Amino acid sequence: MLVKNRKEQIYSEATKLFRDKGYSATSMRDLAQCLGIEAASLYSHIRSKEEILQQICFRMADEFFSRLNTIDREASVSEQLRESMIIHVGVITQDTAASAVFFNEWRHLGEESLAQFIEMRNRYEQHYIDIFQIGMDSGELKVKDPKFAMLSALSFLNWTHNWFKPNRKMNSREVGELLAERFLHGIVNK
Amino acid sequence: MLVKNRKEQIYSEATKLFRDKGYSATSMRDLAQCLGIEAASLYSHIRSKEEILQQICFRMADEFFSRLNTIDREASVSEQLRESMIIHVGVITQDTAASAVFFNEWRHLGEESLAQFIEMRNRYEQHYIDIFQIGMDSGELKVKDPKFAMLSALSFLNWTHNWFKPNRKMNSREVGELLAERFLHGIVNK
DNA sequence: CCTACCGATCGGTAGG
DNA sequence: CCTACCGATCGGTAGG
Repeated sequence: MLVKNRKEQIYSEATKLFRDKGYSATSMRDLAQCLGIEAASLYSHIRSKEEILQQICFRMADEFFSRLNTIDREASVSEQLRESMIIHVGVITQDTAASAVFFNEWRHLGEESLAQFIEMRNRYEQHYIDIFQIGMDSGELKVKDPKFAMLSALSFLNWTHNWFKPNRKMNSREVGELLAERFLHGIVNK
Repeated sequence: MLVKNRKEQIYSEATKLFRDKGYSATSMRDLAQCLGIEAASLYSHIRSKEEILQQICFRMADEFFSRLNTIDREASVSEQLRESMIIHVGVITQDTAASAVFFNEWRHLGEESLAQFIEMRNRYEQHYIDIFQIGMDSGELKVKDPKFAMLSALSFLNWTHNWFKPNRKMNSREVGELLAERFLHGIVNK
């Protein structure tokens, strides 16, 4: 493990604090104390509290996006869905603290960043809507409303950061495969 | 619709503010302004900011619990699961704003309330764990880890408050039935 | 329900 | 990275 520079240390500690206490309830003095320095000293490394939140949120957004390109566009729609879900879980499990901040604290972004964030989220959600639209048209998937299907799929995955612990019984890919399989084929034996 | 008394008006406006801005970022002056009074005047109706959060969270918790008793204990395990999920969605859709606060802001409860809240949540989750345990033992459900199954089920339902709007295409029971059916039998046609 | 006000804390800056 | 400090705002109280 490389030694993090101060800026990365700040982001890392802030991520944990924002997850545990929320963005608004975390003060710059809390953060400084975690690092053993004075609050004022933080400002030689970062410009503002909000800049930290921006970094956390947009790094996560970039992760979610960049992995989408690895999906095989030739595969069946249910296989594309399965792989999308596994990838999505993979991003979450890679950094559950940053994921928690990403999902819970994005609304505290400033006006400009907030608009950009929502625009990115819409584009990401469209990836799923497209898959469900194709699956609905071909009859491969039981879908009436592609947007509703997208929301149910993502909500199914977006709780993962709350309980996933690495080095447990399941690794990240196994969790993703299990969740995707359950979403595709249900929980009832037949 | 009955006219709410001032106390209920305060809870109602606070619920919307806590949902939109979060508990910590909502000031008593914000809340007072919504009601057209001074911040100090709030304290003739309520004792503290935290008391408001407690009311919102524990009212929701009580709703979730009281509905559990309506479930038919003689039904098959998958039918008990289906009905539990429909009921759960029903509680969420009945007040999506209070649900959002319940799910996102409970961690800002004080030490004592927080412990009580977590204890209640654990008991509620146990209801689902029991169902999945029985379904696993009988082979009726594809479950390896009842706790993991419980988490996947609740996470599937607990996003509902973010998008459900009453008087739309689907009513509350239809949404619950659709989600339960998808969780039980999956999205892939066979 | 109001005016007046409390001590504490907030994010952030100046200057070294 | 520190000391010293800023104006703004916080939850809440006293007294009417």
